[in-house]
Amino acid sequence: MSTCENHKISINEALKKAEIICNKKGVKLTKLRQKVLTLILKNHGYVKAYDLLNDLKKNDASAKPPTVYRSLDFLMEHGFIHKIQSLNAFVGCSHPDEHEDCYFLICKECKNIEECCSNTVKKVLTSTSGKNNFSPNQVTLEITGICQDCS
Amino acid sequence: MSTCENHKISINEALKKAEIICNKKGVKLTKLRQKVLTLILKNHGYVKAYDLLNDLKKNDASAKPPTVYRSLDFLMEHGFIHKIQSLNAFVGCSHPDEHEDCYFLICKECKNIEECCSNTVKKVLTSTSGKNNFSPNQVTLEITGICQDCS
DNA sequence: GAAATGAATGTTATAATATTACATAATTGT
DNA sequence: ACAATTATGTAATATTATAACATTCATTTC
Repeated sequence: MSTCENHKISINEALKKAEIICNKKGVKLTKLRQKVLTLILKNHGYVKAYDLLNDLKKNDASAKPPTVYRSLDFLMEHGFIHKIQSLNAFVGCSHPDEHEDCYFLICKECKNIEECCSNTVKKVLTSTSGKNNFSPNQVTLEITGICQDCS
Repeated sequence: MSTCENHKISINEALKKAEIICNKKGVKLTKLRQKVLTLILKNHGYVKAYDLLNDLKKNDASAKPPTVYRSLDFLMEHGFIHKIQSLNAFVGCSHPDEHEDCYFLICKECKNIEECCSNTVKKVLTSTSGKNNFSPNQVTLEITGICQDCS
């Protein structure tokens, strides 16, 4: 995370990926949605809805809460971003094409959020909730702590 | 959950437990905090802060948001209740004396929330985040789905 | 190409969730 | 009794999110 070069590339890649996925699904990644996604990806950590709104307003004074929340809904629905429930914030998804039950490592120092996937975690969760005869549908797993760089 | 008899008893037990824990810790379970805890425990599912506020207002018209949020903070701090991040809601804790990393099974049908603890889950989470050299501090694990009774 | 349709966005208003800051009261320790 | 601490009262406001309706834009159908 020392340089932004890689990050910039990955934004473009992420946008391209999103475009392709949208085409496949027959939905539209409009200018607005692209803009919101870009703003989220630009941030290394997480983004709050009203910060996005303020960013949008810089280019379009008419932006209002529904402007941003609708885009967020769309981007979440198609897996391009995730909502961090414990922060009321949003992060870009690092792998929107295969978003299974992921979890998040949230560093309270640098505010960076790492998205992780683990079959082990997934298996344990399904088996444990299975024991309770519970049919899981959606998993929110957010781990707050200190990341490697900050420790 | 068909009868409330057990539930009533467990409210009293929970209050007693809380009282004992507070005494041990040298903190006070005031009338207000008791009241809030009771209101939360009375509900089989989860409770929203402003519903609590409305309940409080029935007995004390002067109740205001800080009235309830302060009590919620206290009750959370000492493990008598938990916040469900994905719902912005609160549930009573079934075992405040040994509240380790627990997780929640949230039924979207009956709105009931079961609090579970599992060493397996805990171990997996610490080991997985350990692999990322991440020092976990607080875990939010909420699983939404359909419970046994509703399936 | 014009009309019809549905999707996306604009706009206004407001709901729902939560905190800050300062004042007062109650409790505890000395 | 006094000071110090803790808890509560009170007013104002910040933050997060949605509902409802109008308008615009893109796509399909004729």
